[in-house]
Amino acid sequence: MNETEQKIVTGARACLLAEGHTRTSVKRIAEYAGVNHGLIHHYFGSKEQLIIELIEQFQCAIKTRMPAPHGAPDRSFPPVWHLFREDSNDRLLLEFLALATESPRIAEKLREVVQSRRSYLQAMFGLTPEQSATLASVIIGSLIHQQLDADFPMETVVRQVLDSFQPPASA
Amino acid sequence: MNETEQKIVTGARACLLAEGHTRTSVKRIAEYAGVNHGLIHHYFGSKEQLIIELIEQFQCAIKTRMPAPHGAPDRSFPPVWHLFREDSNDRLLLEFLALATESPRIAEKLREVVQSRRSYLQAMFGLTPEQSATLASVIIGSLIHQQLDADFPMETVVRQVLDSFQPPASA
Amino acid sequence: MNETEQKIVTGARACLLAEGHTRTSVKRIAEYAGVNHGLIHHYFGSKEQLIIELIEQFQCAIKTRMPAPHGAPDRSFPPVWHLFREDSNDRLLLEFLALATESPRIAEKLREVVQSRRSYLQAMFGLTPEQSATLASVIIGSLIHQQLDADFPMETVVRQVLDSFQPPASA
Amino acid sequence: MNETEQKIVTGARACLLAEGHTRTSVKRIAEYAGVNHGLIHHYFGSKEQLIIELIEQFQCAIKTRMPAPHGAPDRSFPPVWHLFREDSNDRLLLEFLALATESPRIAEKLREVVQSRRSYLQAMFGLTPEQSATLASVIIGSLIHQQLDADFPMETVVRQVLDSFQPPASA
DNA sequence: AATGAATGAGCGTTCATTCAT
DNA sequence: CATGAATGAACGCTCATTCAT
Repeated sequence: MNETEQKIVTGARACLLAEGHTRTSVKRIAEYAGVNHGLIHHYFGSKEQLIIELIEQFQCAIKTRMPAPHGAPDRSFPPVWHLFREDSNDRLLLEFLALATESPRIAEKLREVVQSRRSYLQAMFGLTPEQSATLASVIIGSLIHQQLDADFPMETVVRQVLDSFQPPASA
Repeated sequence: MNETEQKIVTGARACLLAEGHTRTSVKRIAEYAGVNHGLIHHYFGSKEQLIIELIEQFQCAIKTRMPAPHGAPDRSFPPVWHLFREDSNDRLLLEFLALATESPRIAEKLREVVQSRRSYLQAMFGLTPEQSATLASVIIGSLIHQQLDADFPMETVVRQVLDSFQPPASA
Repeated sequence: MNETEQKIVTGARACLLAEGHTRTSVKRIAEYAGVNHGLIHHYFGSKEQLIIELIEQFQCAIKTRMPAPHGAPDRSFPPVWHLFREDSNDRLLLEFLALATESPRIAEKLREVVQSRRSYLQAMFGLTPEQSATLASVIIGSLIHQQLDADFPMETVVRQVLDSFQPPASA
Repeated sequence: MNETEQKIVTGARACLLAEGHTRTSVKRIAEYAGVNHGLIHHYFGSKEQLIIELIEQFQCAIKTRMPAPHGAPDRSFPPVWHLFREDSNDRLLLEFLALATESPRIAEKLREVVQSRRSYLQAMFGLTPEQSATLASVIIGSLIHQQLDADFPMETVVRQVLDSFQPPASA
């Protein structure tokens, strides 16, 4: 991915966050990216494909910055939770969700992302598959509640679920 | 609400489910409803107001069919859970969420819906406010996961959270 | 013209003044008139015909309230000028002008109005046909200037023209 | 302004004259201009802005062709008067006036035009500000009368007002 | 590689008018 | 008389996409 392509993906991210999915047009993305709008189709073929690339990077960015699971899992404090919220990643995920309902390919890409997150949570905290599914659910669910209602106690909710899990086998 | 108005609201629901929010235009809703598109503005004034009416009905439908809380709360089986999924209500909620990002009025209406659901869960299962927030989060979160991944163990996840709560005070 | 018809014409006038010609729809006129919109077509057949009736009344209203020419014409003070401005008649005339460009029948009706005004001015002030044409022109022209520029010296302009005319023959 | 932009402005002018302001839609302007309707928004952003550009050209066209004031003002013959009528400029002004009632920005642009005309008349004929206001009024007023009534003695009226002014100081 | 002109479908909305009741 | 449901054309505008340069 050359410099221009990267500028476009970054512009798409910025536009999505600043304008929302309904106002994220190809031309507007090009403005945020500082490139000519024609280049978006030149490099990505379609707006849909650009979004898919953006989701790909979204997933990589989280993977890269996540602490690798090591030693005894620490459930007392959820650094992962903050990771998910870093850099407006939570807002972005909600926009992806909105875009996914209009494109099966985006939906599929997003499915990969959430599955990957579950796997990561599972390894990170030494959880069963069901526990990681529960944790992933509560994270997304509380994000949505918080989006609608700024007073929603996101952190309390996530901690509550984390605390409910049995101590890890390695303890 | 007369017959035509109801046809329009029902058409909007059908269109949203069949086409997704981006392809749900006023003209397309009219087709699904089997009415002239002008009637939508005649009766509802705007597409936004129609969606708000639809959300209103969405909320009422759930309320009506929910079992009233009674006696000792039964946490062993969550019939409420199935209610949320009935009639594609889960899919619909996702579309509402997508629509809410472009309309503060829709967002506000949706906020009322999720708050009302939390209150209901709280009364139904004899939960603390934090517990009902957690339960509501896990319900929405797992709905979304299941939307993206048909194999997602929704029911297990919700039971897991319900079981984690302390026995109700009345026990 | 029965009571309902009169309410409609009065409503059309009020709507035109309050909303301007572009926002003066049949439904809106009906609201201002406090009648059902269907009655407008029932009584007048079309919006165009209603406007024509309104212009008719506009003309009559001015005629009725104008002082009859009598004795020696008084050019020292232009009561007529104020008459033209009374009850927002000037604003109304401008709206008629805008409507006239889309309907030959309205244009024709308006032509009658301005000709009638010229005749009246001629008799009132003892002017020649050319002088009354000049006076009528300066009145409309300064109305338009004042519409665009609130500081325009309407009254000065009209007095200037009146004063320029030779003393009346009867003096 | 490239060729296409000029075609659009010219098309807008032609459409306004041929169809009147109510039938001058963006799509119809595009037909008169022989271009795709999307280009109008591509180049001008909005119909309103296009009209403002048209008024700008309207003003420039008159300025360019007007004789520069020079030497002793000649009030015996008003060539300026003919300029105002050239190329249907009088009809156009009326349409602008109608458009101005729905757009403050168009109204403001039109105000500039009429003020500029007054300044020009003042310099051209060596008039006082009040005299130029009077002359400008009578010009617009008689244009409107002539628009409604083809027999209206426009030229006589304008000459009458010009002749009424005191001889210029330089005489 | 990069530009921006051009296209045509579609959007939410307004409207004059018709007509069954 | 009076009502308001119903219709269909038109409105200004946005958009993803194509393509000649």
